Amino acid sequence: MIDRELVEVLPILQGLDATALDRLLTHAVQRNYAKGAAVFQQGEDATHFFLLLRGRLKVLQVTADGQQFIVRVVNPGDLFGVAMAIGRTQYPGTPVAAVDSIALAWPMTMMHDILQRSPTLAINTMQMIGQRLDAAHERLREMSTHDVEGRVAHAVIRLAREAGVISGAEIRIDFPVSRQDIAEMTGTTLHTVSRILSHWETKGLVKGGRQLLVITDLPGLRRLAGEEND
Amino acid sequence: MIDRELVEVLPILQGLDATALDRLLTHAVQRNYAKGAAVFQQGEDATHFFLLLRGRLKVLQVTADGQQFIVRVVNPGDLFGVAMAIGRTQYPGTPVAAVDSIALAWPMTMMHDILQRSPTLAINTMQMIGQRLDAAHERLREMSTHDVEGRVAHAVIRLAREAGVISGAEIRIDFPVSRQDIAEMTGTTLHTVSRILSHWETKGLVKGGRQLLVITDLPGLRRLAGEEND
DNA sequence: CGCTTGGTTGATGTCTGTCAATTTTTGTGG
DNA sequence: CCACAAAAATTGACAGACATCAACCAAGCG
Repeated sequence: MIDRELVEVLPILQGLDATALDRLLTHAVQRNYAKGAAVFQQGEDATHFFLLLRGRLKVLQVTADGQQFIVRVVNPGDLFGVAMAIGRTQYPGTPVAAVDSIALAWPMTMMHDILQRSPTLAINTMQMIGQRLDAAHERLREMSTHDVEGRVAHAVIRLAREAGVISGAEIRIDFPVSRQDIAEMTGTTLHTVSRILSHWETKGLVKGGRQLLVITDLPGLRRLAGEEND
Repeated sequence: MIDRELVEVLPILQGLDATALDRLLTHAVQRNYAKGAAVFQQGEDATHFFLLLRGRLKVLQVTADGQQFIVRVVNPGDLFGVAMAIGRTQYPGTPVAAVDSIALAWPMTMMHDILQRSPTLAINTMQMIGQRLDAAHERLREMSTHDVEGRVAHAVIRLAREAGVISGAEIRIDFPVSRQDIAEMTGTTLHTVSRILSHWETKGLVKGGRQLLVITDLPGLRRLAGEEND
């Protein structure tokens, strides 16, 4: 059975009445994904949409010539695989479990009905997509105007905000992140990322390790990213 | 009075019944924008949302340190300024008329009601935002994996698709596009764009001119962009 | 305890941003 | 209608950031 308390607090489902929530949950199927497993493959027919309950996913896209890049990180509470919401019948990317993960799945055929019946849910979903659009534009602006170091700084700050666990003065990224991963988020190579992080470590901004990233001076990073706010 | 025939064919309004369309149109105000005029300013409170009827807009964003970049081009039939759809109260960018343009405007307060009352319209709007998200991801992937020449090729191909007028074997971009504009779409400088276009001209791929761009060999460009499809 | 995966660091080449000078086009006011 | 100014584009020289190539080290894991 699905943990109702866990689900009903999610922002995406706010404004939904009890019966509608019940109907939604009775149709959900819970699925587990071991670290490294793909929930579905880019290009597959979009048969289901998902809600991440626990864990962390990296959404990858592969270009025609085989290059890979990371579209975004899926955090607990996030919807993913909502191909219909962008008017597609195939999944645009491949979500891979960065740690053991648990998700709820619904048949995509339900999505249209759900949205038709609940304008509130439709608006929530729209705004969620809109926020992703905003984030994508922010990244585009960065890639247009900042050098690699600035982009890596932004990527690390984003990771800290989305998946950071505070312990004392430090913030640890809560899932395994390799240099390669950061490179694929910022459009550079793992070599350059490694050099930058090494340099930062000598300046006391971050601490590194194998698939480990700890921020020790967030304000310093922000200054380096070129934006005092954020 | 607003030209009803012009509006009712728009994809974004499909599935809307006649009375709903009427109610919508009675609340719309038509506005004209001379070439170079801004419809609104980035950061302003989002009081209205818009539908472009005629003309062409460039949506600009300015970074904290004053650098500019072009988020997208608004074509006739496109909604813009739908800040509410992304859960914002301020406009994220500045739309500037590239040519004399005409738009319909509605008060933003109407948006929530409209979407609440018409699930179809809510879904349409959601899918429109979703398509923009898809396009943004495509651009991100490009900026991560392609060199400048490839990105410029993609940008030109997109312009041809969105705003291209076919005359014989040639495709002319239907509004003034400067080298600077293309640079701001692809995250490079006008100098590099100029060099690339000059080079392409010698290869017979495009023809240039002051704020003018004509594609003479689209298949050749596609090959150069690295994707046979698209 | 070896193998695999991830990380570090150096050497080198090149793409492309920066600086600079010049030309071409357009628009405007006398 | 011409002259002049402003805007856009072109092209060259140069430097620097970063990708590529390469070698080596560290840490999990079976």
